[in-house]
Amino acid sequence: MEEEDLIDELMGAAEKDLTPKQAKILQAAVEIFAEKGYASTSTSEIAKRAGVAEGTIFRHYKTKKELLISIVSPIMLKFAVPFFADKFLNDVFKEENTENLDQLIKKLIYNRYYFVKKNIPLVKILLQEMAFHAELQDKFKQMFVEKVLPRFKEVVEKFKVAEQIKDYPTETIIRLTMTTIIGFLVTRFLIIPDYNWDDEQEIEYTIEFIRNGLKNT
Amino acid sequence: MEEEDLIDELMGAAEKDLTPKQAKILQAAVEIFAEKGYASTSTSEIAKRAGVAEGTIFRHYKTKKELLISIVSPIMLKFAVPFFADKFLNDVFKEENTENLDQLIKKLIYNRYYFVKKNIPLVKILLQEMAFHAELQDKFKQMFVEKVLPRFKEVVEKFKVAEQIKDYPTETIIRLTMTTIIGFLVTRFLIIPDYNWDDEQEIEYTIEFIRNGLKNT
DNA sequence: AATAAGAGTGAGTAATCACTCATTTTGTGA
DNA sequence: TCACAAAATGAGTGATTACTCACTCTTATT
Repeated sequence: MEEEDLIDELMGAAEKDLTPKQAKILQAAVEIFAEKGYASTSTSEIAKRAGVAEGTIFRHYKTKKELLISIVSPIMLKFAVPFFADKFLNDVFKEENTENLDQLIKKLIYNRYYFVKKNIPLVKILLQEMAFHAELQDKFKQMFVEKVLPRFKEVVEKFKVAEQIKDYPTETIIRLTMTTIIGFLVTRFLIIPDYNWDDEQEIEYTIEFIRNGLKNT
Repeated sequence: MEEEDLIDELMGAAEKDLTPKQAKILQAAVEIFAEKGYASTSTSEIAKRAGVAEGTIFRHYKTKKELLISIVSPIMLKFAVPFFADKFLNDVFKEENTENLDQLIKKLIYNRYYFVKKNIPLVKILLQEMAFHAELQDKFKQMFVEKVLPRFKEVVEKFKVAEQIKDYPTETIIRLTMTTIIGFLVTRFLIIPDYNWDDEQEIEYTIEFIRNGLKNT
């Protein structure tokens, strides 16, 4: 519950002073983009669902693409935040504590679990549209390489030195860990969200799977 | 090398008697769909790249969507095939051999590795468009539940009974295994294809990760 | 109450969309 | 060589697209 809701934040008149109509536009755009994709969403449809004239959209956003970017960009920042803002994670990084690998993975999973759970439509848009918009790819790559990867490498190497995990290449360990976590979240929230999930149990299994998969023997 | 190239097969005048122009259309459509997505691809652009009049497309495919389906459908079949056609996999299923878990995973990974490697554009289209076309989702779900899942369950339970792997729920084991393999392939071929991959080595690590992650202790 | 500025409007625009169809071209068997 | 059917054509269709702009409305300050 530490993270705020992105949609709220995206529209909150507190941060940037959005007019009520502008907020409605963002809300409608997020909904429809997630439903049918950016390319097959028309500005007239967004206007209709937002209860706004079509011209109002273009008063606030020069192009349809600018509207997309203004929706997707904040997500990417939020995606990076926990890696340099979360208290616990920073503790693990800073302290010479190499005992709580389980705790770290657990924290990481739950962290991302709540993030995705609260922002399913936005995550959906991010995943879908990254494939086709080079600018989004570049933005994401830059953020990942600068903010996320270095921190990740730090921890992994610490645990490697402490001989808690296997001596795989650091990149490989990161890849295996991330795909397992992301794989769970994508399966849980995007592919089979209607399955009767026992989330706590499933996360427990996933943590064990990662820990044993990487455990030094 | 046991699998044929899907694009070739899709267009091969051998199987279905496609006109040369029709083959060109399919080829062009696959290229552009993969590049910019189905929704932002115009039939005029397909016709232009195929060196064909726009009307020719609609002689062979009633609608643009029918063209998409005729491209995506064969892939889904091919995706299911190895689970009931591959010799080795069937051997593992039938024999009372519960020793070669490693071999099974290895076979599975390499199998899917070559499949994706040969059909990157098609896989890209499949992943991208499934999100927005319910018919494709249904087709895929049906195929998966009927052809893939039962076989998968068989093996997992066999290995569980033989106490080779942990007593997690069968669905959980399948999920963890598949997301790890798919995660590798997506990372390898779609997200960071330009990375200097040592495929054999990386696959070796991935196999170990899965085996240790599931190993009964 | 007057004024100014930004917010909101919606009819209008040229471009592009998927798709049609009357006509021409091509390949094939007699 | 002819005839015929299938293949291919491309100008033409109405609908829809993202976006513009001259105008009106709202709100806050004086």
